[in-house]
Amino acid sequence: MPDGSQKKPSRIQKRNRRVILDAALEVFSRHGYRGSTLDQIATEAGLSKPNILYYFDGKEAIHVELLAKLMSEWLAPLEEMDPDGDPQKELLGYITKKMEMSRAYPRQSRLFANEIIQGAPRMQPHLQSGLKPLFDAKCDLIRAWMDAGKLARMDPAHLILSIWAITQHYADFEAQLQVLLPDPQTAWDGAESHVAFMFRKLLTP
Amino acid sequence: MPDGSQKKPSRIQKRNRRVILDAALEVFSRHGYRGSTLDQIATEAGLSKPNILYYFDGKEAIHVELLAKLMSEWLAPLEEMDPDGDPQKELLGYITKKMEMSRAYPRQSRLFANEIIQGAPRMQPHLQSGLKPLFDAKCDLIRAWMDAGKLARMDPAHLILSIWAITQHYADFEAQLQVLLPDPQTAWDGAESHVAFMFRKLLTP
DNA sequence: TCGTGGATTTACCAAATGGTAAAAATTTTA
DNA sequence: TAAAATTTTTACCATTTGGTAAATCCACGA
Repeated sequence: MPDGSQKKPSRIQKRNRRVILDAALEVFSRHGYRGSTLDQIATEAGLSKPNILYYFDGKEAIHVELLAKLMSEWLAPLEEMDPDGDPQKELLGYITKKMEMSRAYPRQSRLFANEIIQGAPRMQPHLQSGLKPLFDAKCDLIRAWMDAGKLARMDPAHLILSIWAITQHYADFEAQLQVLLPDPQTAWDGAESHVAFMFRKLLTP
Repeated sequence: MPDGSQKKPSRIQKRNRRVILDAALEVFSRHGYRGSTLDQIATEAGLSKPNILYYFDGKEAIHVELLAKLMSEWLAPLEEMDPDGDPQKELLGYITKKMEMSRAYPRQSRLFANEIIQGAPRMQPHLQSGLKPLFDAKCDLIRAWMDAGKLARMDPAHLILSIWAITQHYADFEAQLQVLLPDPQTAWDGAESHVAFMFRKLLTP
């Protein structure tokens, strides 16, 4: 009997929870929390609404679980930035990785954007406890690199925000991109090389 | 009898339509189209729901009117970029203007973001007819400036997209910003000077 | 000041929404 | 294979939602 069950999940449970979360990601990432309905999620998942509520405590529980998963997955590349590596290489590697993630997982990106635009009502604690310390640490690291003359001097916080802004934008504003640059393949390739060029020039002392 | 009335609007009509649009902007910009309700808008406006439907044909009509207004207001600064001016000055002026707008009118920015993230269901025609031609024209202008050696060479389309990405980000992700950079005043000042620095360095040949 | 048309409220609807209880079906286990 | 446990469906329910009809209120010009 799932919901908030402690026992190890059965085969069916694992499959259906995955199917539901995937459907919910699709729906929530498009319409935000309030704009999404359990019926939409149920249809997308190919299950009945009560069946979905058999696996999750409710609409909010699904959303919370998606956000928790999101945080850990999207913070990883930032964590991996190595203090002992070459500063330019580390930062550009991080930027490239983020662009690839935006390209590969635009739904996660939109889910996050929706939550933040809404005022982060269900995520603020996660931001405080998860994102903030890591952000501060990486700001310190970047500042140290700048002090060592390895990077052009600038505000590390706003540097990181710029990176997030641009990578996030290419995922979230896909609909606009498709109007302005009709060929998706060319657009993404152009985006990746432009972003690499841009930050290389910016970071070079 | 308003709704789609042709007659010149009375004093009361003008005031109430303005009040309703302002309330709707507040609500739509937070929750997106589907996540917003007429009751929320009515409460925010200090009017009854039927009274709101006395002034507008329905929920969608309000949203459409907001989007139309948005387009003309936010495209203006791009239009004003002068082909005969100094390229660096024109572009940096545009960037500064966009940052100021993000700071002053974050609700419009979020309204737009919500619509695009959702797939631009009500705005795609506007993008095609309004944004696309202007975007292409300005790409040509920037390319000409680059050909003349006045700006560093890069893909003009992605340059413009970078500008939009960053200015948009500071407006839409305010909730995240407040966690990472607790003092709003310092954050915004830092943002504006960082963005100016960043693009000056990028654009200098 | 009084009538008239514009503005507002009251009282509703039908459909959609998040959620529940219990029966039915199916899978697992003994 | 039969009992036990899990999974799914059926049938609901209360609330919310976008919207309407008609009654009422009120501002303003004759």
